[in-house]
Amino acid sequence: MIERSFFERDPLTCARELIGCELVWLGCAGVIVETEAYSAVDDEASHIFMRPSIRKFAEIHDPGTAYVYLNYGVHWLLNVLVKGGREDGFVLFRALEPTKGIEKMMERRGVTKIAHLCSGPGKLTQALGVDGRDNLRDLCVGGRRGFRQLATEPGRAAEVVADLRVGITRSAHHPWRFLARDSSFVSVGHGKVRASGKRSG
DNA sequence: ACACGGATACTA
DNA sequence: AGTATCCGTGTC
Repeated sequence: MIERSFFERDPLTCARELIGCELVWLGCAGVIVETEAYSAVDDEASHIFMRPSIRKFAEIHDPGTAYVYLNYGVHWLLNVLVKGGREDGFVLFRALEPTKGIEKMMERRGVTKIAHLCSGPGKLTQALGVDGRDNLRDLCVGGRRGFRQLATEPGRAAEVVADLRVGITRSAHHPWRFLARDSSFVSVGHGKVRASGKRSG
């Protein structure tokens, strides 16, 4: 399991370094191929910046705590709290390359194409069975839900590229989305996001 | 291109 | 109270 000190850093560093790690959720798992960083500093898109209740959340909980909320009244989105001193924030998980429990994910998602199982923040939570009950869960204890660093040969670690974040209007210019280069399991391909937050093409 | 849909923050 | 907004997905 990735230890708590990993999350005691700024959101951009955490979001970037989580690419290539494995997200484990009970019997299911996948390699993280897409994340976004949301910061308490200079980021109007961040809940921690905009919402007093979420700022309080960050104050009273440990780094490594899950933040799960309902978006657009439809989809649960999974974040992890990080606390890098002045720069606290969240990392949003946007896409996984499924590795374990694929049958179960297909069952929950109702689709059979592996590339469609976890290629979006709402799809990912549906595939893993994440919902509001997982809010506040400590992801740094036990082996049932959390993160694993995959053994990679030197020089073979996942190549990470940065891009604009998806679907936001405020602070849309920050290149705070991170992707595993050339992964076919991401939600939207690299370079396909415009500053407006809408997709191009 | 558009429907679906609930929580939050803001205005009164 | 009502309104605007929001880190999306599936189907048209």
